[in-house]
Amino acid sequence: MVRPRGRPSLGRQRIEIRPIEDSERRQVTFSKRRAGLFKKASELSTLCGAAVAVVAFSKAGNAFAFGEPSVDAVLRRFAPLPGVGSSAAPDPAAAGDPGPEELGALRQAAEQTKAQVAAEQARMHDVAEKIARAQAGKQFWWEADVEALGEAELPEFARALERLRDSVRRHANTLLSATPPPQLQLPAPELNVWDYSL
Amino acid sequence: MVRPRGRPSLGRQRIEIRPIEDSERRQVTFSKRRAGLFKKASELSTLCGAAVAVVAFSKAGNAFAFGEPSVDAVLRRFAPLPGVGSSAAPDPAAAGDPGPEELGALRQAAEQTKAQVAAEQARMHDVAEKIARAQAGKQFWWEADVEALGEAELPEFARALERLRDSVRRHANTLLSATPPPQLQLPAPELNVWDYSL
DNA sequence: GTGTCTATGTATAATTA
DNA sequence: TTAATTATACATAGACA
Repeated sequence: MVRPRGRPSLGRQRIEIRPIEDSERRQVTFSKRRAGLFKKASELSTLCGAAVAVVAFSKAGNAFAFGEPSVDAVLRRFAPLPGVGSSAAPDPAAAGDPGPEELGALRQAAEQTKAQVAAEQARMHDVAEKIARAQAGKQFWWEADVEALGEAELPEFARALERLRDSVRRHANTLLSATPPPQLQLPAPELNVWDYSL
Repeated sequence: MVRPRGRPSLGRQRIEIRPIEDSERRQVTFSKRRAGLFKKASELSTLCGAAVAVVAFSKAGNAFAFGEPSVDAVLRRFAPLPGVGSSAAPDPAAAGDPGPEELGALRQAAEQTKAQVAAEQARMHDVAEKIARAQAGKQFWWEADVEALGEAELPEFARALERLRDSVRRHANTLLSATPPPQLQLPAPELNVWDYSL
């Protein structure tokens, strides 16, 4: 069929939510949608009196942020938590896929972790029921009501958590190796919207 | 059945972007728009390969967060910026000696703790599904297959464990010693999950 | 990289189950 | 209270400047 001439545009077309290959189209989409996202965040804040922060890094590594009342104000509420917002930590995030040569070590580490978890599980078995009861009604285990636990199971619970945490940390250490170079420009604070891109 | 003629609804109505007074309507709006915001953030990330983090505190103080690949991963990249993270808060009283305002400070610390706990839960929500998947079929959370967790959620998993452990310890201390609560000691990040130089 | 335009896909305000 | 419905307001893909 021949489209009648005179139609200036097909209008908005439906697209699938999947990685856009074409870098030009991706860049335009990022720009538009980032603006839309910030607007939504702003409206949410205004309408509901909420404190909202949005941080976005484009694939090229340029950073953009929006915050109400300010990015810092919101992020600082997160910052006191261990490891977040600390400028001392390296940036292991966004690491690519592990190389094939790393798979061996990775698998081994995973095995070890698995064994540790299994051992942990065995140790935990006798307090399982009580802990499960403390967790009753909660959707996720970390919402468990610690106060419902008696003094008998608490120490073991704490020790178990510590061991598991260490296991996880070791596993994480093994998984992460490469450290991609972060690239950031300095702020040009106009409003609450910051653009750290070139 | 036959739908009685007449419009069942007026459909979406236009609203001004200004603070919603009615708390009920505000809560509903916050809920819906937060979901929409997170979805938009997710789509931006997927479409454009961008790293995105969104943090929102409702007026009531409840915290919600979304992050791809994870909230922490994104915020850590943002941390090196001046004023965000670490101790960038204005602290003029640090040099002087604390007076009776200590009470106020304590109260504030308690507030902060509350916010931190809320924030922690919010952050865990966005990895909840992944962890739940790793836990699939297992009766208890500590049976989770750590191997199945990716690098993005491992740190959060580890930190959740750490937090829970600390909670347990505090509670244990309270239980075991009938003495008045020790100082509200907030951060004690002895070991940092993000320290991969182990 | 941003702004404009059109036509259309999507988010959501109000309502109801 | 969390979920559907409906009709409409708004966001945005594509093309161009």
